[in-house]
Parts: sequence; structure tokens; C-alpha cells
Amino acid sequence: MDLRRVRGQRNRQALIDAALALFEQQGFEETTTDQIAARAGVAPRTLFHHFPDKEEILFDQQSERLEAAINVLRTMRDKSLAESLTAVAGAVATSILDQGEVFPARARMYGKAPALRSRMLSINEKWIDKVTDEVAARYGVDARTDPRPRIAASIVNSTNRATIEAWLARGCQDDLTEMIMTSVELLRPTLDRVEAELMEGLNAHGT
Amino acid sequence: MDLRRVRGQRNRQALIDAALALFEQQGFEETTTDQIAARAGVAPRTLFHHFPDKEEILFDQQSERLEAAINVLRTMRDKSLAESLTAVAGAVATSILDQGEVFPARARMYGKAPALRSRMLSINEKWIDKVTDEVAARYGVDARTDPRPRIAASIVNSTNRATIEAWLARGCQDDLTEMIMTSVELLRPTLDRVEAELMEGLNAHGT
DNA sequence: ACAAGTAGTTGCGTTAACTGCAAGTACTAT
DNA sequence: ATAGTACTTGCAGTTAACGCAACTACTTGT
Repeated sequence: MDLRRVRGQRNRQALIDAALALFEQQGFEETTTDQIAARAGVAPRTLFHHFPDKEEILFDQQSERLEAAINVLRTMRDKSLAESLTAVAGAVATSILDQGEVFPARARMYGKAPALRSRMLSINEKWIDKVTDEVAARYGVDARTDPRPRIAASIVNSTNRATIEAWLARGCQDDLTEMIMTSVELLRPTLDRVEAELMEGLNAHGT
Repeated sequence: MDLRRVRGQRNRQALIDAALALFEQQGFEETTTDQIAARAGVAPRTLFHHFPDKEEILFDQQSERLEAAINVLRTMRDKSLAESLTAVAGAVATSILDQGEVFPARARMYGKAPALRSRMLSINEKWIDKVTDEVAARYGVDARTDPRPRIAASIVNSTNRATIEAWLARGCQDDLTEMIMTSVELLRPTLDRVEAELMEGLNAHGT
């Protein structure tokens, strides 16, 4: 084991811990990168070695988590679109629950710090892109000019987000996975119809 | 007419024109606020009197446009949810077409300037919030703890965005309104089911 | 053991967005 | 004339973020 990497990771984690504490204590925008570095016991410049910007400290590994949930899709090529996307939604729920307190803590900051909400939305967009590509590939259509794969991907994402928000508003006490399953179920007729259209090759938007 | 306001508006428009030209010419991030001010013939500080930040120059009045589209909802309280939201989607299409070249020009910048895409997403979120509130009010449920109004609002928004993106990718040559109508039609069974649930009062998520 | 490389840290200097404050200009209303 | 309003401007300051180069500490090849 490379001891340099070990110390690097220790500093990285120290920065994350310091940032989380300061953000909770005095708010995101009110916290300077210098303060975070000081509390983590590193030089101000070091923060930007580990993270491209202040926001990324909070969203560390968030993209990776969401991308992992997508892998479920690739293992379900034989299942229907609705079934596959329901499974992905379930994987997303699991990944949120895995994060414990960090996820709700971050969500609580969205109100005061619009930059954080923006970052979350961007990460979501990337997730939609990936799912869109996977769906388009599955049915052999062009993800850029055919809106339907993106519609399928993004309505699942929207529904997840809406459900997560209600779950947060209720104090995270309900069963998130169950709530998400119930919500995604509402999309089934739409997803089935999209799938039928994509398989027929008859479509209103051209090829 | 107050001549001060006239000159104020003239400067404001000059800033918008200058910014648009410079952004197209050399990119958003590569353009400094000083350059914009110089080209518009005003002092650097004046830019921040008219706009809170550089991005807002590009998104001037965008929120207002989208909010106007929502008014359609309020005039359709007697119609079904699917019908109402389809009408709103149509209004959004119209508002986009009204903007002429500006809309595609802005969309073209999203690739190089992530901050712009983020801003667009934020504006969209506000739109979803408004529609969510309107739908929740219509059926007398709590928009914060019941996910269904937000699901209805956000899947329409997602579908619109997906369709707009395909329209852009095809060079803006197709009939956007028609494309959006076709796409939203896919949501009808889901929206009908959501509406039926909301009216029954029997639901899986509690009151 | 020694040289070469590599990961991580740090300091220095710079740019550019944005803010607060206060003053100034030009117009309007009474 | 006087007071108020709308907009403009200059100045000084904070902060995020980048580029560069040096430095430390550890690893690997010979």
C-alpha cells in the first residue's frame, strides 16, 4: 500500500468532514474554502487538488453511486422497459439509504444555497443521459433525435425526485423503496406504450 | 414617460445585445463582464445593477415567460388533468417559438458552459414548483408530502425537455408544437390514473 | 544503494465575479 | 426652488479558482 495515497485519502476525508461540519454550522455560502482547509489542517491550495470546486466536496462520489444504479439496467436486457426501469428506481432508493444522514443533510442545504441544488440537478442530468443511451441502444434508435428514450429515462428520474422530496418532507420515516415502487408503478402504462412504439418501428417522430 | 427609465432600459438592452454577441463570438466563460460593459458603453459596475450575475443576462425574462404559460392551467380548472397539462405544454412550445433565434442560440452554449445548463435547470425547477402547487390545490392535497402532484408536473416538464432537445438536434425544422403534443400524449394514461387516485382520496401515500 | 519517477502538498501570484458604500447625474413632482 | 427618484459610476474589498513551480516523502527499477 502506497503510504502517500493513504495520507492523501486521509486529507481528502478530513476536508469532507470539515466542510460538512462547517456547512451545517454556518451555512454553505458563509463558509470559505480557507476555513475548510484550516479546519482540515491542510493548506488552502490543497483543497483544490482534491476537489475542482467547493460544491464537489459535498457531492463526492455521488455520480459514481448513481452510475452504479444504472448497471442494473444492463443486466436486464431481456426484461420489459417498465420492469427494467422499476428495478433501476429501486437501486437508486437503495443507494440513497446507503448514504445515511449525509443525503438528508445535503438536501436541507438546498434551500439556502441554490448552487447546491443546481449541482444536484446537473448530476441528475448526467444520470438521465446514461439511462437514455442505454434505452436507445436497446431499441436501436438514435438517442439524440428520437425523444422517446429520453422521455422514458427522464420521467422515471422526475418521479423518483418527486417521491424523494415527499419522503424528506415527511422526515425520512417512511419506507423510501416502497414509496418509489408505488410511484413508478404509475408510469407503467406510459412506459409500456413507449416500449411498444419503439419495438414496432412505426412512430410519429421518424427514425 | 420617465426618461430615466427609458435610458435605463436602453442600457439594459445594450448589455443583452453586447453579451449575446460576445458569447456567440468567443464563448460564455471566455467573456468577462468588463468586456460586456465596455461593448455596451456602460461602466462595469452598471452591469450588476441590471443583472444579479453574468448568467442572468442570457436568461432575461425567461422565468416570466414560463410563468405565463402556467396561467393556462388556472383557466382550465374544469378540464381533466391530462387535458390541462397538455394545454400548458402547448403554451410552453409557443413561448419557445416566440423567442426566435435566442432559444436555440442559448441551447447551443449549454455544451461548453455547464453554468448555463444549471441555470436553465433551476428555472425549470421553479416552473415545476408552480405547476405542482396548482395541481395540489386543485385536488386539495399537500404539495409537500404527497408526491403525486409533483410527479404529474415534473413528468410533463421532463417530456417537454426531452422533446425540445430532439427538436434542437434536428435543427429546429420540425413542428415543435406537434412534436410536444405527440410526446405528452404518451403520458395520458399515467396522468389519468394520477387524477383518478387524487379524486378518490384512496391512496397509497397517505393524506 | 542509488537514480528516477510519482503522489501529494504547498506557496505565490493572478484573474474575474461579485458586493457594499457612497457619490454623482439627470430627470420628475410639488 | 426643493425634495425625491432612477439610474450610473468609482473605489475598495472579498472570495473562488487556476497556473506554475518547488518541495517532501514514498516507490520502483537496476
